[in-house]
Amino acid sequence: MDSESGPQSALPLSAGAAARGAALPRRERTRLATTDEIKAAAHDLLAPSPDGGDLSLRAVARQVGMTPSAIYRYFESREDLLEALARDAFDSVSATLAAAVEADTSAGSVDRAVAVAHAYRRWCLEHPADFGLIFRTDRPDTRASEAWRAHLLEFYRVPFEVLLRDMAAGEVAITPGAATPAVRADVLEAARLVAQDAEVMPEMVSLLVSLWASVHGFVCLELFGHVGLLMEDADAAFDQHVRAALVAVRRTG
Amino acid sequence: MDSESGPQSALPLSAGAAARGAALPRRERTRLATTDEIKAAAHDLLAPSPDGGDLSLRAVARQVGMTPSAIYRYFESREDLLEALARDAFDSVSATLAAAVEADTSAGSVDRAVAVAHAYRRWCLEHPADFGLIFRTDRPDTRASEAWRAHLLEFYRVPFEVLLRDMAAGEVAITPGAATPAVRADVLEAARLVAQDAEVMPEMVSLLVSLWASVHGFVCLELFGHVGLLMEDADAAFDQHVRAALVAVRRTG
DNA sequence: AGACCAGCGAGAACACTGTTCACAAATATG
DNA sequence: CATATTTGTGAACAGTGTTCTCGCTGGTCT
Repeated sequence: MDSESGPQSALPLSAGAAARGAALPRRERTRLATTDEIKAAAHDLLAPSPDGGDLSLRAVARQVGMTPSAIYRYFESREDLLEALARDAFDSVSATLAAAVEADTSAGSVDRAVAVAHAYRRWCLEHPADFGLIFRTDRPDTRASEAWRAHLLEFYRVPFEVLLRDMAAGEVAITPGAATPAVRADVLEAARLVAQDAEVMPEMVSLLVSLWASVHGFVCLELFGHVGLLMEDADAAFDQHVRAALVAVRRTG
Repeated sequence: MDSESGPQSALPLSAGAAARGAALPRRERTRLATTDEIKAAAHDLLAPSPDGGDLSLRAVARQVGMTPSAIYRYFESREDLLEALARDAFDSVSATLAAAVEADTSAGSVDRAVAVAHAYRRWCLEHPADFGLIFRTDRPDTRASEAWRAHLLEFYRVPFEVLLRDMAAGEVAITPGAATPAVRADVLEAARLVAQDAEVMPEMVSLLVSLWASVHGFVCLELFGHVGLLMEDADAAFDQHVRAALVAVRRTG
């Protein structure tokens, strides 16, 4: 709609250089500004075809009024730019989830968890390009970087905190089954850091992964047309899906 | 390993022109042969970087010893070739699932369903490039084609049949809840065609979508490193995940 | 048999692409 | 002021998808 208007912040969260670089020397301030301008332009051009499969570096250079080679002063390569966009997208969805649990007014724990799930689904449906950046099927090695790891852990913090609250309220009970999949030690450590004084059991992480897999899986199927092909009302189907997944781990009806 | 050896069938299922065109006129036979040769070459070149993001049409032309322009006698465009590969990949995973339920010797319904889920996960982990072709995040409009729809329905036939058998054995019970998400009429019709004389309730399709979303969701998270980052033993985690999802819909322990 | 023609492949060309390099303008620092 | 350092330019290179026109060749028809 406003693709002609000047560049604006690509994503809600990456409000960007303006805020970050308030007290920075002028040199770095302008650098961050144009960096964000490039990212914003790229993000705009990405909308029609997600994944960045055919995002042209020259096109974004044209959009920001620069020479293609000038972009390389800010990003090492086209792939580097795409990764930056992916990180911003990840931050965006993390913030959206955090905002959802913040704005939640429902009493029950199930409703709160359902609200988070709905927020995730809504974000994915409304930002298919960003979703595509996060879940690009090509270049899977990129996802192994240390930076990405940090974004991942930050992302899972929100649903983990929701789970923590529910357990504290006694609304979700862990049945300490014998065959609990092992959880990585560093993750447990990080989780205990988040949980402050509350107890953190490995079963919680395992449960979180299971629940999130169910939520994310439905969203995936929907984004690829599976749900639309089979079901009439995807909204209702999703709601029922996540409620069923949650009921399976609750003890109070 | 054998990227230098001559072109061979890209996927187990698309055994290809040799079988299909046994009784065809020579003209069409050779055409199908080179078509498969092109697809095989493209599939080989795809392995290192999935999704086909940087699959070069000229590279596959080089591999098969043709001029780039000659490829256009067999595929309208690079995208057309990728779609053909995606369809073959979808057929491959469908056949793998069918083979899994065929070879299944377990007695209980849960074990049979778990076997199908494991077969799906194994296929996805072993064929990341094909997975990437099926679940490419770019060009989402492609997935709306009629051809793709047919492949989709064929794919879901296998898990649906497993569900049918389990219900016939009385091992899975549908609780006819009041708020059942609506299922598309044509899908119900197709399902009844598959079910022959057995009764088909919309809840079954809804349940199938839910279960499959859980299975696929875990595989997705794993392929993108989420599971590996959080859990120690992904195999055990997956097994527990799908068993939990199945237990939630069973009545007999 | 010879004429015919659809289909196949080659090769050149066009408009792109990502990336690199040497050089000029602008900016900060001594 | 002089001097580095950063930022941007413009040309260039290799490679891409795609579209032409052109020959050739194998199968079909009379």
